[in-house]
Amino acid sequence: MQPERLLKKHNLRKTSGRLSVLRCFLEYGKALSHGEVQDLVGKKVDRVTLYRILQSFEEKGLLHKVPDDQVSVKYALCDHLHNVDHAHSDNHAHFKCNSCGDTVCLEESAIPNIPTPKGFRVNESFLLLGGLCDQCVR
Amino acid sequence: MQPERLLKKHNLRKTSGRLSVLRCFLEYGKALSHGEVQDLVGKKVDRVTLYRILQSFEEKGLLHKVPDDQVSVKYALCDHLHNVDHAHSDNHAHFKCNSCGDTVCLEESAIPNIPTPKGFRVNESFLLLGGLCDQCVR
DNA sequence: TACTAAAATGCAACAATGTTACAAAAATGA
DNA sequence: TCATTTTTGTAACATTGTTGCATTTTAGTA
Ligand SMILES: [Mn+2]
Ligand SMILES: [Mn+2]
Ligand SMILES: [Zn+2]
Ligand SMILES: [Zn+2]
Repeated sequence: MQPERLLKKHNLRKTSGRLSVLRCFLEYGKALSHGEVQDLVGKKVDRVTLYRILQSFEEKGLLHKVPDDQVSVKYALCDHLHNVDHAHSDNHAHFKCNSCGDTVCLEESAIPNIPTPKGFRVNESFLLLGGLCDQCVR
Repeated sequence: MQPERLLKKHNLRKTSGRLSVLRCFLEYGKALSHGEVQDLVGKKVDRVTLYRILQSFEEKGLLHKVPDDQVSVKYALCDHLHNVDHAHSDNHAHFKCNSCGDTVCLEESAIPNIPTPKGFRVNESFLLLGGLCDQCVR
């Protein structure tokens, strides 16, 4: 689906900055940190604006946060952009290669239910695997 | 076990800073961020030194990192300080309350095996649940 | 106890990440 | 085109984390 239509579909006004950022995710296909997106879009998009673009994309269900074991957060395209249904789940595990730094969604690996102490309510869950990807393993 | 002995047992020289920091974790019983520990120990310990104390504790297996969905990392006492065996696993889930901010170890909830793409090698895994703790749920 | 080598600390300087306030500019729909 | 709302750029600031280096402290030994 084209970037323009994706924005519209998620109630996001079409701006050049948002289009650039969205194209990065569509082309790169992996989770990206703020800094990585910034490197890709260059100075065309202001640093603060980029933070706000990422925020708005997350709020509108276009991106989801990916926990990073280092500092900082990464973002990745939400499932329902690949799949058709809009069941905003994104309840899957992620893998981060500790050598090349790439982070990928393991969309077929749903996060299993984890028992919690009595009285606790779970709203969200993040599962991050660390290791070596097929490129970096030897 | 007393703080002094714990340090010795983990090959860490006994210093006043390390004792203060270790006592924080022993007393508080939950995961703490650098900033939270800093607030607890006050100016007795330099900010940079505190970073290095936490690092050294992690390297020697006294603390383990806990992924935080916000910025920054937290640390928690390693299992084998509660249990007796030294099987440095710490392969358990964590729960962070989005209201009070407390993070606790779910030591009885081991992180299940997650299938990864062919050729990937998994070395570590982090599972963080977010929600409301029994105190904050209503 | 005094000496020594290794480890830990404090401090300064810096880099990266993230937030807020506010005025200017752009997008949308009428 | 006009009016309204949203988005953007800019500056200023806060937090988090790292590195280099001189000084102090620890722990073991003579
Ligand atoms: Mn994902
Ligand atoms: Mn834990
Ligand atoms: Zn890799
Ligand atoms: Zn709570």
